[in-house]
Amino acid sequence: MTEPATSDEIREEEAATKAAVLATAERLFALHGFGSVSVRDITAAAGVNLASVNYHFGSKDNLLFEIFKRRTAELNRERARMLHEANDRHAGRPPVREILEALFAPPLRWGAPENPRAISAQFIIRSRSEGTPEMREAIAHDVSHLIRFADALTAARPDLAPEVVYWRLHFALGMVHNNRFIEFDRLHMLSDGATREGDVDSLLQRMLDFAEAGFLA
Amino acid sequence: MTEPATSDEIREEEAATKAAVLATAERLFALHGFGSVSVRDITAAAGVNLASVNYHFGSKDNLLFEIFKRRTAELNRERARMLHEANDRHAGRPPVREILEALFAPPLRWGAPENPRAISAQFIIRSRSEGTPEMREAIAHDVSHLIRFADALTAARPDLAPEVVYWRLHFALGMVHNNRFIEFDRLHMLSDGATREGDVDSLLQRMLDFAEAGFLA
DNA sequence: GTCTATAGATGGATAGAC
DNA sequence: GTCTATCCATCTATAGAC
Repeated sequence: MTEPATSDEIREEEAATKAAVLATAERLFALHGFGSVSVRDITAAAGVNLASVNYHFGSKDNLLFEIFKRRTAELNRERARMLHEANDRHAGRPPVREILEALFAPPLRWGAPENPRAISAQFIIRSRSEGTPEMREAIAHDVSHLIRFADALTAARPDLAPEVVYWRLHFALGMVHNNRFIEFDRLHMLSDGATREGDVDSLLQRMLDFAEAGFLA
Repeated sequence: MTEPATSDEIREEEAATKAAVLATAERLFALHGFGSVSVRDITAAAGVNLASVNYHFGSKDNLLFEIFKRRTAELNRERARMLHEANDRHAGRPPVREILEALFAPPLRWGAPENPRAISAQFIIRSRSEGTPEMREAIAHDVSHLIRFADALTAARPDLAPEVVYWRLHFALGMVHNNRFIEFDRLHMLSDGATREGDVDSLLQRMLDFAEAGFLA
């Protein structure tokens, strides 16, 4: 690029560099894992300077954490919005299935192959196991977005002991976290292709059938 | 150590070194992750020579794969034995709950805090997300141990379409794979301690309640 | 702000003496 | 077989010129 003349152009170029790093890093991390992708890989693929990661983000770990915070915030906003809509539809007492749908649908729709968000979905899933200590701390301790779901489920099943609801929410989340490429590959290998549909909505319904029944047990 | 005199003593010492490396590597990998643990960390903690890993296993990745093969083989043997016993109890047509118990119980019991196998359980769980390409290939393609479970479940629910059974098996496995320290921590944080029981058998029953209902939907 | 060059640290693997 | 010393690749982070 040629040298920018005005300060507005500098700001634009700076923002463009930062955005390119963010997008490229997210993609490479999602595809190849955090440990396997170096700062050099990112800057080379993004066509920016090697030093720009440290300049804009301080460190590789900070860059990771930055992407993580953005994506989880977006995902949890979508979930909260869907839960809110379910509340509106049912005078503040939605049934189990609609609560679970608000929990399942956003990450599932993100993960759909044709969705550009699929990269972000894989990034978030990887964060759960490959994240930096800072990210793991955030995952383990920041449960604010889950409180509303736990409360809604408790209200929908007042006959269940609270800890039963918490455990079942944990099981339901396990179902979501298992939606990784490698697990799908294994499932398709096991079923000899019978599970190769790729239709996100029918997968969502299958998951809801299973989890809703689990909650009504 | 003093120099061994006879060839028997050499064999013993060699076996002892190899075993020490295996045990120490498994423990460190399980606790800190594959990428964070170096060959130097392992040999230092095991009190053996730096070169012994390459001498006995060829490479770090090979050492990882060796541990992985041993542990998954052991785990799947336990699962197969429990499924076999369930078959015997029910003339070859065990109910869903007992099939799922054979799938859930071994990894759950391994993971119990007081069980020395807890290290191995964490190692296996880490393998699913942090493994080498070789390990991922094995996980995705070696489904032989799951075929019997899929067949048993299909026989127990002949009214369900086969692909439905496969998907639900996938969901049930997701529940198992979610049993990681970080997820438990998060659950305990969310429930404000209400889920802190540590009783493996009651957790097993909770999981079976949920998954059995999911299969009967 | 960008970029080159390089510091500084770490890790996997191996040669060669014993 | 064991062990020390070392090679060599790789990575993050930064100093300093522009």
